[in-house]
Amino acid sequence: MENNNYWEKTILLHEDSSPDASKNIVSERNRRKKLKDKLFALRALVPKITKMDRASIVKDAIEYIEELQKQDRRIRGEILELESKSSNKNSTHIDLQHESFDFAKPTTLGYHSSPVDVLELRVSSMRNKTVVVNLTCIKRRDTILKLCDIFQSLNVKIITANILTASSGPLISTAFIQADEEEIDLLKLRIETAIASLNNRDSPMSS
Amino acid sequence: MENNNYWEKTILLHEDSSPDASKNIVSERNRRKKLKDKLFALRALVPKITKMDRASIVKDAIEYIEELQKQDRRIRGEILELESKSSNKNSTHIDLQHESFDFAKPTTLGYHSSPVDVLELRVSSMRNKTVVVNLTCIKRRDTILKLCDIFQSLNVKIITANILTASSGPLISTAFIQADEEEIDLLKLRIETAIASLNNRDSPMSS
DNA sequence: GAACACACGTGAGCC
DNA sequence: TGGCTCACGTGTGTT
Repeated sequence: MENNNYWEKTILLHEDSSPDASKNIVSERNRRKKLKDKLFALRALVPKITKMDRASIVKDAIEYIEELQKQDRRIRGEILELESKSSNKNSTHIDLQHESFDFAKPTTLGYHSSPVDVLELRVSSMRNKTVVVNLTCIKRRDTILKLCDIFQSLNVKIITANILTASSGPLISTAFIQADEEEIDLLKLRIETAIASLNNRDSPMSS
Repeated sequence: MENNNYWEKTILLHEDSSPDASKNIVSERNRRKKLKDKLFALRALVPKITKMDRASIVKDAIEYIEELQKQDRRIRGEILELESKSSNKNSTHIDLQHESFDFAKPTTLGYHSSPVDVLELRVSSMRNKTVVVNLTCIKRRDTILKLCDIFQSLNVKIITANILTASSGPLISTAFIQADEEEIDLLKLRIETAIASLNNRDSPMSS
């Protein structure tokens, strides 16, 4: 190994006591402190902190940024979709909140700490190959986004859908889906499984 | 200074040639590489890159996270504000007893007169070029269809709109329209005239 | 050539 | 004890 040469060189450099060596030392110190402070400030911004490591700090920041970007894209996509739909035929589509059909038995599922807690799920059929889905769930953070995901994952033709909520109350979603009357039971089952799988996937560990 | 002592110590430690020194060296190398890769991955996530410095990478990431958080809070605030404004009465719109509404009713109307009596018309502006129209009127036959026609005749970009009603109560419509703040007076006037003209056309009260 | 940024090997401290 | 994280001073390369 060349360790011997290395050490000889360092000793020599130290022996001649170059005048700018101290400048270099303090400059390097400032640089290190600067990076350290930046990493500290970065850690303060990230809510999820696993470890205090420098590498872990950057790792958590990466995951946090990815999460924020994903949410941002979802919201922007939603807005774009809404705008394109509203200007699709320059005509107004008005979501009517009227259910004028027989009530199916309400179904309750998934009331653990997991995100989407369904209070009531009603799937009923209308004439004209239209099925109405009434979904009432507890309003939590990101519940709206998850509902959008669930509806999207159903791969059905959604005529119109909306999500209403009061300042302090549940979240009520009504969707008009183009489907035959015979499919309502299957559709209800698919919605239930979609919500359950989303809950299981999102919160694998919840104390 | 104690530099002399320091160097003496380092020289001695190097002279004894500890056996686990190589392990330590390669371990430290891996650790540095790990942090370096993390910083590289972090830089790949941040769109705004000023410099390639390690400190600058973290600095840009901090600013980017702050920007994302600010946008996120703004959007969440808008949603909350929107919800609070749309449900300012905060009364229970859950126990709505929805009367039957015939979706298959022909859209051609005007065969008999049932004027739209407006109880309240509120046009208020929100941020982001959004105007909220709150319309409360007496529930009569065909009133919902007429409201649809009225909104359609406005030729404005409707983000979303809905019409609520209780079994015994007025008919409440809330529409989010994309418009500038300066247009709210004009918009309100146009709504009023549209309703008035529709009433005059449907029920020509030949006085 | 001075300023800067980085990687290196190493000692100290902490589980 | 051994594994780890960090700060340190230093050599080297780039601007």
